[in-house]
Amino acid sequence: MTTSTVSFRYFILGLLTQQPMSGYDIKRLLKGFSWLIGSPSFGSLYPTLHALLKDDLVTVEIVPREGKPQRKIYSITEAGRQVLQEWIDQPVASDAPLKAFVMRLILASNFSYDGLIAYLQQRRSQVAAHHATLKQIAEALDEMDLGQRLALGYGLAIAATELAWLDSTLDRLSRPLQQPLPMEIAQGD
Amino acid sequence: MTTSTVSFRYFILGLLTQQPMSGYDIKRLLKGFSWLIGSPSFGSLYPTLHALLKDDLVTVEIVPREGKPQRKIYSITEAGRQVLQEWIDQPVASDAPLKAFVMRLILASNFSYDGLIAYLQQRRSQVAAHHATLKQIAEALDEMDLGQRLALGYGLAIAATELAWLDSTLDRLSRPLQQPLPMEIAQGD
DNA sequence: CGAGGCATGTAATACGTTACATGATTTC
DNA sequence: GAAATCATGTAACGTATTACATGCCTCG
Repeated sequence: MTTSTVSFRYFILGLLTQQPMSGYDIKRLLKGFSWLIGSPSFGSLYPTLHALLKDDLVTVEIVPREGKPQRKIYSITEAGRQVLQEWIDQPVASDAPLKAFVMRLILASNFSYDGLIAYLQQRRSQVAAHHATLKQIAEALDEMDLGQRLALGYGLAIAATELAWLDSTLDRLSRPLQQPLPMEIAQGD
Repeated sequence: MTTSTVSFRYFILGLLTQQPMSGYDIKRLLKGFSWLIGSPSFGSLYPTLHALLKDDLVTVEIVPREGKPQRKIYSITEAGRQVLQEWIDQPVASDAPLKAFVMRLILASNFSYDGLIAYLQQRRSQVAAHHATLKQIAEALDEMDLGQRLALGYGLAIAATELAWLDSTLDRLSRPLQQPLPMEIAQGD
């Protein structure tokens, strides 16, 4: 079935594995990544949370605060974790947009070390294949207009960068002892 | 108003400025960029074409072919060009997803040389600002989980690449004589 | 002779945005 | 005292996906 875009529903659910959060917290967190994955509006964020609650994938705790608006802190349930795991395990379409990758990247690391490595390796082979395809298209160019050629060049640059990033990241993750970045992963799942 | 995502409607309309095409042609063309911008399904592509036709932004020519399915070739009208120009001229939100940039990149070059340069320069300043923001977030890290840190590193790598690409592209476009890539642009609009 | 590409389309449904509505607190 | 941030939510609308439906041709 190769899920990919399947919306913010599971992504939001996945963010709650890190820590319980309110809708507002989620929005703020996602703002930093809006460039890559976009950030849902409150008009879709809150209803999504309500739907997850109705399906018993999350629970709420209402926190009233003096002099400040109340907050509704959502936590993922066991059922939620199971559903999420099933979603994570589904293969990603090879031509899925970049945003699908970043979304899963953020989630995958919260599940298992092996899963993360496997995911990055899978992505590496997909991007490598994609890069090769773009190169092929670029070679058979001509009769292509400027816009397409520019976009093609851009795509190649991005793909090359992603390959380099994947290699260095996989390298850093596989020997986590001397490097500063990966810490909590050293303890595994 | 800062349009950005505003859908495939204008993007498809813009593709027709390159040359008249059928829905199937558009889909095939977009497949190569699906990684970056996604590709609309036929279920939205054909209705979009019908809507553009109804609004007199495009015209159709039905081309029957012996032994093969007929084709419906769409061409943009003068009204279509005007509407498109208005859309192109609208500013893009600074946190608009990457896909919005690539879409406009493909279109912008079909309009005017100056417009393209201006667009790339505007993008450059936006990405530079974004890159700075990410760096700031990265500095104030800790308490950030692995997934977010990875995504942040990835975002920084992509942003840096895009900056480099924008610089070299702007450089190549501003002196188009000795380089092979930009040819038809030398004649300007 | 079946799979996949060519080529078009419709209907049901899911997903998401914009605009609206409320209300207190902090910052300029 | 106006604007931005915090914090939640609903309703109307637009946009896209999936699944369905059709039919011929080509390649293995």
